[in-house]
Amino acid sequence: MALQDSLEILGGKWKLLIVHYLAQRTAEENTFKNMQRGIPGISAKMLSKELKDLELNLMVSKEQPGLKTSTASYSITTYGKKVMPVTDVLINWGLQHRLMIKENG
Amino acid sequence: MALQDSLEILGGKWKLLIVHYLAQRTAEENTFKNMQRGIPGISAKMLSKELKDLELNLMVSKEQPGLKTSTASYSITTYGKKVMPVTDVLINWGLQHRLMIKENG
DNA sequence: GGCACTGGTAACCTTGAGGTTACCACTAAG
DNA sequence: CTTAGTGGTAACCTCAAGGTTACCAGTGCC
Repeated sequence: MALQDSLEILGGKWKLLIVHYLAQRTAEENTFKNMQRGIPGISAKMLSKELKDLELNLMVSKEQPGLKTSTASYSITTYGKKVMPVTDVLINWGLQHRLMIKENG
Repeated sequence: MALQDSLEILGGKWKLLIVHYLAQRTAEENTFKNMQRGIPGISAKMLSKELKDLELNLMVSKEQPGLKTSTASYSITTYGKKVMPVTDVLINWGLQHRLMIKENG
């Protein structure tokens, strides 16, 4: 079932958050430390691991223009942009749900 | 952030699968054992637990017409139907991703 | 009575996602 | 030289999600 596939690939605490973060900024902004600061709560280990997973799945690409490691940056690929409907719909749902809790609360 | 909220509430291995399952059938079909058989891999424990979570979040309702426990069944609520866009978009993405993997081989 | 089904629950165990700490190499600024 | 920043990695630990097994009560059939 396709739903199960998607949940396996995009599941977990961080992947969608990372993709969404990258989708909103330019490559130059997306340095490792910037991302770490911009995604509250994520550890270097998880960020590193998830970025590798996302690279493997062709959703994120890493650029390192020179030899300096300190110039590395990340950006979302064209293919990666295809998960944006997923994050969008989840964000909408989250907002709706918050409202509903308030009204009902 | 709304995205994090959504991931917390809908996250995990089973919730979206259950909601999607329920959304496709009538209440009468949705007995506990039927669901267990229809959602491959789920255990009674998880099904029971997740159904309770979903009831708490007002997405699923349990009906038990008589006193007999054996007549219990589950159905998705109007509110629960609002997560259908999420499952739909994930299913589409999953199908696309499968295609892309094949092409890219 | 005995067997099979239903709707579950309680107790226990395993596994891996995720967190924490420490560490490395390189660059730039003071 | 020292301090602070960058981009990470390795090793270890924890905890909860999820799985497994056993069990219970009720209904129906033969």
